[in-house]
Formats: sequence, C-alpha cells, structure tokens
Amino acid sequence: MELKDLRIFVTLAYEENTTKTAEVLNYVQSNITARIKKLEEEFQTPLFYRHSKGMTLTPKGRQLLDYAEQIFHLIDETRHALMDDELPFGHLRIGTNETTASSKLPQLLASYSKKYPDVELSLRVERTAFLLEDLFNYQLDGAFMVGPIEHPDLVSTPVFTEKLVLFSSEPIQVHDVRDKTLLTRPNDLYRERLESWLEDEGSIQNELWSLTRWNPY
Amino acid sequence: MELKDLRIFVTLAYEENTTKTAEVLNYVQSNITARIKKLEEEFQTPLFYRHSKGMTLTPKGRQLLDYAEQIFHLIDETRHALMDDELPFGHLRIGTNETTASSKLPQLLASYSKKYPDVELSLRVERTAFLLEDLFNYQLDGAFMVGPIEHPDLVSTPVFTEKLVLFSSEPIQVHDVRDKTLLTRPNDLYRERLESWLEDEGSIQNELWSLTRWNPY
DNA sequence: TAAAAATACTCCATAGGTATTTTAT
DNA sequence: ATAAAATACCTATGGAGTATTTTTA
Repeated sequence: MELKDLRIFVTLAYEENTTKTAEVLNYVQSNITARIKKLEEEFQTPLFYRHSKGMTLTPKGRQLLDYAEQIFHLIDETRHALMDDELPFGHLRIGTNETTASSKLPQLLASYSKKYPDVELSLRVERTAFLLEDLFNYQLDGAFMVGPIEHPDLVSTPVFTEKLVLFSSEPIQVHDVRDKTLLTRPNDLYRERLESWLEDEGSIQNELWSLTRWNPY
Repeated sequence: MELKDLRIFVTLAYEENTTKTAEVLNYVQSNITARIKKLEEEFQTPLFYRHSKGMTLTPKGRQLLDYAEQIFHLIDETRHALMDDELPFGHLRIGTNETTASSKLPQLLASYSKKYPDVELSLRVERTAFLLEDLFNYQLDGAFMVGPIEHPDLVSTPVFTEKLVLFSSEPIQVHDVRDKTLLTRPNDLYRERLESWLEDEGSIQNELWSLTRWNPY
C-alpha cells in the first residue's frame, strides 16, 4: 500500500464513480480500477460494491476509509509541523556546567519554557569536556559553558558575563598565590583563568558562552 | 512523500548508516541517499547531519521520526483491522419493520451488542419497501423483514416464526371475511397473508426473515 | 587507507495512458 | 442507447542498480 493508492481510494469512496475520480485526481479511468484492484488484492477483501451507477463502499471499505482519513490527518499534521515553522516544539536537549546550572540558567529556562510551552526541555549537567563530546555526537542540541570556545562545527554566542572571585582563608597578595599548590580537575577552565590572571596580574572577566552545533545548511 | 520513503527514513534514523540501511531493506546504498535527499527537498529542511561515521537525525528529523512512527502504527492497525478478522467491529446498519422492532429485536440486538461490543449498531425502522430500497442503495447492511423475499442480490435467512391473528369485534367465520372491505397500506404483506389464508381457508405461519446483501466475492 | 556519503550514469518495474469490450439499465 | 467498470496492451516516469568519486578521520 502506498499513499497514492490510499488517496485514490478515499476520493473514490466519496465520488462513487471511477470516471469522476480520475478527473478529480488527473488520472485516467482505467488506472483507478487498477489501483483499487491492487488494494483489494493486498487486503484480500473487496472494498467496493460494483453496480451500474458506480461503486459503493463495502463494510470493510468503510473501515479502511476510517483509517485512511486518520492517516491523512496525521500526514497533514506532519507536513505542518515540519514546514510551517511558527512556534518551536519538540525535544530540545541542553547541556550545562554545574556552576551555570545553579545560577542564572533556571530563570532563563523557565522563561523559555513559558514562551515556547510546546518545547520539551531536557537538561544535562556535566563537565565541559563531556558536554563538547555530546555536542559532537549529536546527543545535545546546545550547551551553556564557560567560553570562549572556538570550533568550526560549533556556533557560540555570549550569554552571561560573570565575575570570578578568589577566596582565601587569610589575607593574601596576588604574587603569593603563584607559590601555592593549586588542586583542580584536569584541564579545569577556572584554573586556566586563574593562571592567565596571574600572568596579567589583574582581574579578568569570565564570560559564559552558549554553544550550539553549527548547521551547515 | 510515499510510505516507502518513510520506511527508509525510519530505518536510517535507527541505523545511522546508509550502507547498513540498504542491507536491512534490501536496497542499494545510493538509493538510500537519493530517497532521503528527496524527502529533505520535499520538507525543505535537512533531516540528518552527515558526518564521517554516518548520519544522525537533526531536530527536524527527530520530529519527523516521531510522526513517522505514529503513521506506521496506524497503518499496522489498519492492516490488522482489515485482514485479521477476529472479532467484528465498526458500523453495522440494520433495518427493520416497526412490528418487528418492538417485539423480538431488542433482546437480539442487545445480546449481539454484548457479544461484539466493538460493533456500533444503528437501527432504521421503516416499511419493507423502503428497507429494500436502502439495501439496494447500500445504505443498509441488512434488515429484518417479513419474508420470504427472493432476490438474486440478497441473501435471506429465517430468524423468527410468528403467529398471525385476526381480531374482530364480533364473532365471525372465515368465509364472512371474504365479503368485508379490508383497508391496508398498498402492497401490505399482512394483507397478502390474509388473502392467501382465505384461499387456503386455514391458518398459516408468518415467518420473519433476515435479509442481507449478497456478497459476490 | 578505510569507511562513509555523494554523484553520474544506466536500467527496468510498474504506474499511468490508449483503445476497446463488457455489463447493466 | 447510455453510462458505468473492466480488460488488453502500450508508454514512460522515476525508483532502484552499477560503478566511481569525494570526503573525513
């Protein structure tokens, strides 16, 4: 069964006349007969009564019509969903660092959800390296992470700017920090920031970027 | 969009690899590419990300997959409904005479409904001539009427046998009835019965028959 | 250099068309 | 005599195949 056949079936069900159906669908009468016969063969049941005035649905035909209408309704919905992109909907998979997740993100996601209620948001909280991996594996549609991150396959946009602050248990000078042992996770972005800060010997701004896969089309 | 294309789309969505998909569906790799490209053209949106390991759904592709699964589910249901005829279901349009409607039919329909709860019964109460007309016009699937009725397009089965009784306001003899004026509707079946009864000068049995359109397949 | 998709072609199955016959009113 | 469906046969579109190239890890 193909959709073309079903379309012919539905039209014939209403027209009850192969010649008229052929006209309506820009086919030729014999093709209508052939397509319907093929359907009847496939379902192994007559779908129409043949009489001198045309063709009328059998009970099985009425059942098929019922389903066919549902199928075409679904297909219309599909077309509509994919082509008329008004309000976004569906599943959006967002990633974020733990630090970001707990600060400004909740309000942002809440207002997004309110604006686009048909988007089902899912949030994955992970360290940056894993978020990037998921982006490249198409497991995430986008992520909030500490930037800037440059990559030809990713598009990034600044979202927040945060101030990084260094706390200490006792009064300390910048040049003292240089000699302390610093324990961080490997490739920790904040450590990098701290190190470049120490180099500059000044305060720097820590920007939060939003990364989303770059769509080549 | 044809169902064949959708089938290819769904398989590729899971396999994420055109070569594997071609194997699974007994196609050739280039055909998978071509069919997907045609779908993407039709929906005017990319459905897959192309990368060195294969192909992965875009967000739009995920939406389409969602709909496609629904569509195939409906189609499975359609096939099942039309081909595996276990319990009957759907709409059954029954006709009947007024006299029959009020007597034995209610119990019969009630027990039928109980046995086949998925059949939606509709009952049309009309005189025999109209019931026959509706049967011939495919407006009824069957009718209970006073028989026997012989017609090459109809199949009839005896269901009930009733006793016809003649009431009179005063004592009367059979041969007296012959001379009375008898008022009935035109072609009234009970009048015919009475007349043939008068001919036989005996009591006759009035049989109720069930007529249903004869299915030539 | 592998393993994938894309491209450029060729082929063929079958949807669709032409012409005619059959059927029932 | 008309109006419908069915049949036999033909045509051609586009789906599917073959062989090759391109791309990226």
